[in-house]
Amino acid sequence: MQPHKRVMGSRANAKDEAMVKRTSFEGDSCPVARALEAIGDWWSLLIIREALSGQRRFGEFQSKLGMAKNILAARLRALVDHGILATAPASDGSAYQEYVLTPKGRGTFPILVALRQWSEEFDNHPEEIATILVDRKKGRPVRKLELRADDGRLLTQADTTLKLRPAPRRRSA
Amino acid sequence: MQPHKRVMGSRANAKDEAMVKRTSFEGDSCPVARALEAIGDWWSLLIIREALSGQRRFGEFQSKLGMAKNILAARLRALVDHGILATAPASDGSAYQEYVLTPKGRGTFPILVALRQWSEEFDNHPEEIATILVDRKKGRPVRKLELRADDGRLLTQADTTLKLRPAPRRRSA
DNA sequence: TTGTGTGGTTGCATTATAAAACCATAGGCC
DNA sequence: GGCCTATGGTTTTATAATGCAACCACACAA
Repeated sequence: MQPHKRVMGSRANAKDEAMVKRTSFEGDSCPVARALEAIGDWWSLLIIREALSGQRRFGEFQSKLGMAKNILAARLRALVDHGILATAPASDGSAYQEYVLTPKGRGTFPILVALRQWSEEFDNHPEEIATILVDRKKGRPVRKLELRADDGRLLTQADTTLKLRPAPRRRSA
Repeated sequence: MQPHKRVMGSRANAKDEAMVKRTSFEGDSCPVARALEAIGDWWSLLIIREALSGQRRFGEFQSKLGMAKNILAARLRALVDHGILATAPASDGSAYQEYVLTPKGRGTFPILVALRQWSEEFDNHPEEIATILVDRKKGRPVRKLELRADDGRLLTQADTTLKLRPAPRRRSA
């Protein structure tokens, strides 16, 4: 008989609501956390990346990314729920469905660019990176993303601060 | 005698090398995947975010983020291994250690800005976002991140393409 | 009607994450 | 020094997520 050292919940019978659950950032007030809630897992951004490069079919994502079909299905569902992808009834005639990016989905483009440029600049083996993002018209590499002030000055992290958002000021109703 | 808790490996005899493991993007040639390999999990970017806003101590991260100490420890170790954080021997006199951002760590700033701006633009409840990123000098909100061509033209996703990186052209030895 | 490809779901093993208990030092206090 | 507490973790245990393979449903073709 072990000294069952741990009383645990002691909630021997009740509802058993000690759910551990992978903490959600849904109600968090930090916009970074809120973004990660939607696309902060291992696969979502890669799916979006494929979608941005033109893939739309389940099988296309699956073969390009080499991921398990069940997680792909789960991720696609989550992305649709988050309004990042939408299901379109067809496109090539066949009665299958497709997954296309919504404006919200296409809006992730700067995130992907930022990730790419971070790898290009700091990766330990940048020579293993196969692709370059180029301006379509000239074919030349793009510049680094620029953060500018209202008046156009180029900003670094040190030039910025976080400020509390002013209260929404509700009308007295 | 404990019921030897878990068969675990059970590597009874043969190969048993069917390890499932959470697929790694380490060797992937896509820079986005390579970035996600380092900071693509649930907590790393939030830890980096706290570090960028000045936190350095284990307890500070733990209390600000409200995460379990064991995962915080694991994440900090991983971030140090990836060269994003470094441990500094002290700073306030006490013999404890601190975690400070390396240049590679500070280089993630555009990623965080991109995530923030994506939330600001597309979140379903943007009124719940508490903070605004402002220019420190003027106190006014910053502009959206800008992607520009070599010659300064502002680019959208549709104006860009991926090109294969030219071979490194090794000298004949 | 059988076959095949696409687009999934289900079952099971393994891994990661979470929460809480535990532990090892460091520093302060007497 | 001996005791206390705070800090900074590690260990233990439980639950959720992931990965793989097998299975299944339907569309379409022969």
